[in-house]
Amino acid sequence: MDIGAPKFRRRKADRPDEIVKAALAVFSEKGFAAAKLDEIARRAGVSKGAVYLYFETKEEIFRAVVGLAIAPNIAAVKAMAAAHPGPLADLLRGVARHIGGVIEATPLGGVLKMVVGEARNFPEIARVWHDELVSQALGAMAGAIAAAQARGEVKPGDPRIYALQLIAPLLVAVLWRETFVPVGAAPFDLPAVMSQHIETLLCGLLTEGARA
Amino acid sequence: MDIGAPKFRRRKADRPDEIVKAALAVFSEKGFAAAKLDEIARRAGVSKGAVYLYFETKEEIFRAVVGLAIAPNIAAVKAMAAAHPGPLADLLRGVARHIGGVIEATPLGGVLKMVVGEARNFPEIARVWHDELVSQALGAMAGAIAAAQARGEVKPGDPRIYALQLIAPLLVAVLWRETFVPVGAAPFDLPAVMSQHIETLLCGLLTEGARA
Amino acid sequence: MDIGAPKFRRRKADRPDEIVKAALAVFSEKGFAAAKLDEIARRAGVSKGAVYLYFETKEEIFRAVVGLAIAPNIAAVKAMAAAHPGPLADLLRGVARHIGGVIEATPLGGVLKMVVGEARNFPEIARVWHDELVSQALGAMAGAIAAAQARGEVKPGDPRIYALQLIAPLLVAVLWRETFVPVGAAPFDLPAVMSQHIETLLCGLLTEGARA
Amino acid sequence: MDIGAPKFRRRKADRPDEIVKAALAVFSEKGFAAAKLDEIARRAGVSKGAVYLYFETKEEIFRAVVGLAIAPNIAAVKAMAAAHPGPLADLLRGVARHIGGVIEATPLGGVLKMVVGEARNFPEIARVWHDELVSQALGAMAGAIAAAQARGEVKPGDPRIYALQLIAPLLVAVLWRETFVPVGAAPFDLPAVMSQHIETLLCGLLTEGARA
DNA sequence: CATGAATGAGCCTTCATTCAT
DNA sequence: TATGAATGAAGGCTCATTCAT
Repeated sequence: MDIGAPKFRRRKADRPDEIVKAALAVFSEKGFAAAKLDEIARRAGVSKGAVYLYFETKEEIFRAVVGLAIAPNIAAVKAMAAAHPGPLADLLRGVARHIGGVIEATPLGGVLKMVVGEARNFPEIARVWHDELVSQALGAMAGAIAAAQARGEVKPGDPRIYALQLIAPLLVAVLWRETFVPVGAAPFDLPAVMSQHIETLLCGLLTEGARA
Repeated sequence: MDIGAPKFRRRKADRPDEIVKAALAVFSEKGFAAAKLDEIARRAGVSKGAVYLYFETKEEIFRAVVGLAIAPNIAAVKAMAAAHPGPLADLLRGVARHIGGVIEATPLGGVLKMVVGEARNFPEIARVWHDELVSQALGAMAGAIAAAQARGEVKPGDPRIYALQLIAPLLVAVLWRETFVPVGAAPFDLPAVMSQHIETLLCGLLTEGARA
Repeated sequence: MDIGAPKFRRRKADRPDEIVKAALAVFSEKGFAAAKLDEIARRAGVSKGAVYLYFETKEEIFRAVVGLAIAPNIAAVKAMAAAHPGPLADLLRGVARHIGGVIEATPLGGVLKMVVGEARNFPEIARVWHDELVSQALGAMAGAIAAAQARGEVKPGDPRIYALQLIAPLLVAVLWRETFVPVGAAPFDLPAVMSQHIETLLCGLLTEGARA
Repeated sequence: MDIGAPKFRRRKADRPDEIVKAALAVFSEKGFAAAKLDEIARRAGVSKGAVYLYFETKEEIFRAVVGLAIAPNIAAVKAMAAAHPGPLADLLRGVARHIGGVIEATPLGGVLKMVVGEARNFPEIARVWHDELVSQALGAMAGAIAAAQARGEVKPGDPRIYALQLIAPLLVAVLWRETFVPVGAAPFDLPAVMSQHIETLLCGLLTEGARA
């Protein structure tokens, strides 16, 4: 019935990436347990058996998917941690723009959903995400805010909570997009959310002296 | 043939509730697909067969769990929607305190995680949550904010985004608790988050005239 | 199409035995790897799933099958080891008759084939069989023969080899039955083999003085 | 464009033999079903695909392995069948020495294990082994023994059982080596077994007149 | 009503076999 | 010829669901 595409494509080097990409989509849609290898293989354009040429188990694919989203972001966090000592407002605007850009352009939103959803089933994954990425980023931002407090730029208050306040709307907007937009909810415009949020928050965050 | 003390048997009318409660815990930990009926039954203190006396399928239990968390909150949302026209600051502080209390005292956090995680597998659930609860609450808050803007109390800006900004840190703090605290992350103190956030945000939200 | 036997039989206590019995037959015919759980279940008269109510894995079933054949024979070996100090000829005739009877009446032949065939795949099983059964039995017989040598009843020679000589024809006859009889070979009559062998061997084994 | 020294490539004519040799080792260790073509190919030093240039299926390899061990032994059996009519003792000693030598020097022991283990899965193989080798050898020996009985050299008794008695210890010693020695059992010295056995057995076998 | 043994469809994983290169 | 990536049927195992008791 089906004249068929060529059966063999012989592209060993490309396969793992294709599979991980397909797996990301399926895991992010279905969650780990409900994701079927058949579907991952089909979306990657290979047979079920081929997946096992590159990954030992379904779990290993999952780890690869989650890990793939960590590595490229660690550098960004480090850069942020070593940020220039200029006025906090500039730093926060820069960070927000960067994070917003990453979340818009990459599948980080889906991965985030996976990490949250499977944290109890794969605690090490949650741990790695926390230790290597989330906690680092939060700590770096809290550190910058604490430094600004020491300079008299920022009002008293828990700097870690300030950091949380700063990124929370972005994360929620992403989860909103993943969760409710597909069933008809009005989407949030991420850049608009971020800029309105930053300006509002800064206004309440900065001391009068710092509002140059 | 008196066999002694009467066995203490919970009334059958309580069973469905106990099952739903147990199911909530298991679904919230494992997600829908990875949750096992064996475990739900065990935690509810009944046999696996008994579960099927009250629910037709695993999916129905899931719907009951999610639905159970919606009903009691709808009233609160309606009350909020009909809120008194006093100064916005008072309203927001009240709302925040209420939501914070609910999230601390009820398993709403776990249900939220479930809804987010299973939205693609159960779109109608996401739809119900959105239409009956989340969107209502967001709309009510946005309405109150828009009204305050009309009164000149609040600066210009998208009121729906303002509403998002307002509740986002709370939601993220809850997901943080569910996701990263079990693997060793420092928890956030929810009341502290909420009060610091409200005060910071109000400061940037209100016009100078409204900061009496 | 099928009016069908009753689906549920509710005989928890009987099941493991029935399954092990069916598994013995299938493993002994096919070997471990070629045996299919479907067939074991079918022959046991249960569904595939039911097997897993009583055994964790296929391997565990295999171990149960092999183990089942060890236990009841250990006692016999111990009895032999503590044998009466009468003339060796009587002892050997008794032992031979006993072993012959066991091999005729029990599936020991099939288990033996399994142990030999899977020794490399399941070394612990081979080890248990050796340590607990085969080596004990051989040692006990060798001991009895050595004692008889000390009494001047038996000619010089390695008593362990004498023991091997004694039982070998029986074992080979059993393997013959399992291997070649099903494809048309003439069977050996086990009792005849054993009695002719014992008499022949004793004649060459005993010293002239002992041939009363 | 001289790339240097010529690659040392085994001639293609040798390949089938190398594959069969590797297959013999793997089949003998694992049994037919548990043997993997990957491993056979690797041990033969060829790719998995190359195996299929010489053999159609795994089964065909198996048949080749088993067949290979038959052919060279058939001649020996024929020679034995046509044996000189000298004293039986000499003949038996010669036969035993010959068989012992073959079993020590060739992998016949492993093949024997395979034939026994897979007889039910491959009845034709068992049949061929029986018809062409085992039954012939046994018949030849039984014939020689019957002739000796006719000459008054050997006591009455079933000559086929006498033949079985004669070779059984050797076979069992081989299976012992394959099965229990790898898990720590004390090995049997095959020549010692054979010579002690022959002398013991002859003593009980021969009539007084023949014990010159 | 309640139990839990039993069922069987479904999924992950393996591996003999194929075929483009 | 030779390779080894790719295939897909098959098998071990799980678990939602059923039903005799």
